[in-house]
Amino acid sequence: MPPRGDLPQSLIDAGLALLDEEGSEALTLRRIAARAGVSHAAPAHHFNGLPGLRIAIATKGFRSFLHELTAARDALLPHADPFQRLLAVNLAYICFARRRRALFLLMFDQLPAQDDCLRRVSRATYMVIQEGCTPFARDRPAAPFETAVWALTHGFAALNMDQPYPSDTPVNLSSYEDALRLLVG
Amino acid sequence: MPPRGDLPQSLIDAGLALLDEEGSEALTLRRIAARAGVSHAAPAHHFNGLPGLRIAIATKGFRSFLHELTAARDALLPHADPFQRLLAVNLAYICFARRRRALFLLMFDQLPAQDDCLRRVSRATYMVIQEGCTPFARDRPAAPFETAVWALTHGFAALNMDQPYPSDTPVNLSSYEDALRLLVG
DNA sequence: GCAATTATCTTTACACTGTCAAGTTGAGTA
DNA sequence: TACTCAACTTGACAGTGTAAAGATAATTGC
Repeated sequence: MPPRGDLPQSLIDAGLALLDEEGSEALTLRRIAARAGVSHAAPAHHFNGLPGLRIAIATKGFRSFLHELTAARDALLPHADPFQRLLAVNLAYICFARRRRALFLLMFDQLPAQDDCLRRVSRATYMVIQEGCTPFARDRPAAPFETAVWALTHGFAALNMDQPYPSDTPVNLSSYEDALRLLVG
Repeated sequence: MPPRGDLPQSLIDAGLALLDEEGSEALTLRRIAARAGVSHAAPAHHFNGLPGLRIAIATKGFRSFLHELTAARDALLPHADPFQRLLAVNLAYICFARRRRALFLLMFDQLPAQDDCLRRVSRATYMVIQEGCTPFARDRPAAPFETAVWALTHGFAALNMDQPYPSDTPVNLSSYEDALRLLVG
């Protein structure tokens, strides 16, 4: 039973759980409310309907995403190889997409939404990737290079999602490593 | 009024039109049926419910997609630069995603579906990209390289979709060209 | 040619969805 | 004590997908 006094958080957590356990089909306002132990109309007093709740769930999802990326980066020694550092962050990106498929899709579906919290945390997430790219921006302009690394990573994340998780035959992420190595030069 | 005798095609076309005109929210079984001029229960006799109709729409979407990729490739002279050929195909990929956002998302959402037609046409689409990659597979193994090119392109396509189309400030696709050039070496 | 069958589509009904309006409850306040 | 107000419930409504049953026309079997 969720603690009284923080229904918004309980609703967001219920949505995240439904998303992880049953997929995006189950992300229904009424099911979220039922899981949080309140009536189906209760969410309306804290969020702007289902769209607002979806944005809030995506925002918390991005917070977890950001946390996992930084954790993967910080798990390395402070003076680790810059390539290993960038690779660690991006593999965390790809693994997150595989492990939490429905949430990942929701996050990037809600990304264009005009919401300050969502924009801030998604921007912070991008800066982690950006930061990992800086050691490789030599004479070339930084932004297009960062975009290329992000696109490569996001493409791997999006296209690998077709395979079930956990897969008996683990995805061949060495091909991602090879591609990233080509990109950084 | 759609021609009598080919309701399945009419339903698929109605779905594609709804998708292009009003987005994925409008892709409702009842709205599709209404647009095709039949009752809301008519589609059930030709498709396996809304899921089946979505698969059929995605399949026809992939056919258009495939057609645009091959058209972009064949618009070049027969002995054009292999890089220009690969670039033309992949730019068509990215432009399709921008021009038909909702359909593109539906297509890759339905990609894991177990449907022979869908699998065949999506496989044919991938082979166009694959074919464009072969001139650059020198000593390295082909499959990981093709995957990398596909991921880079798909990532650009997916992440550029946030911008409205047509945009007053056209997307900077020269950064994609630069990234692709790095990848092919 | 005629009856039986089958495919196609409509009508009806049901459970479920999001949203809105009105009502209930309970804590804080003048 | 009476008022206020936020949090939440209840009930209603239009819309959704699906399934069952009925109508209708084309096809088939003889």
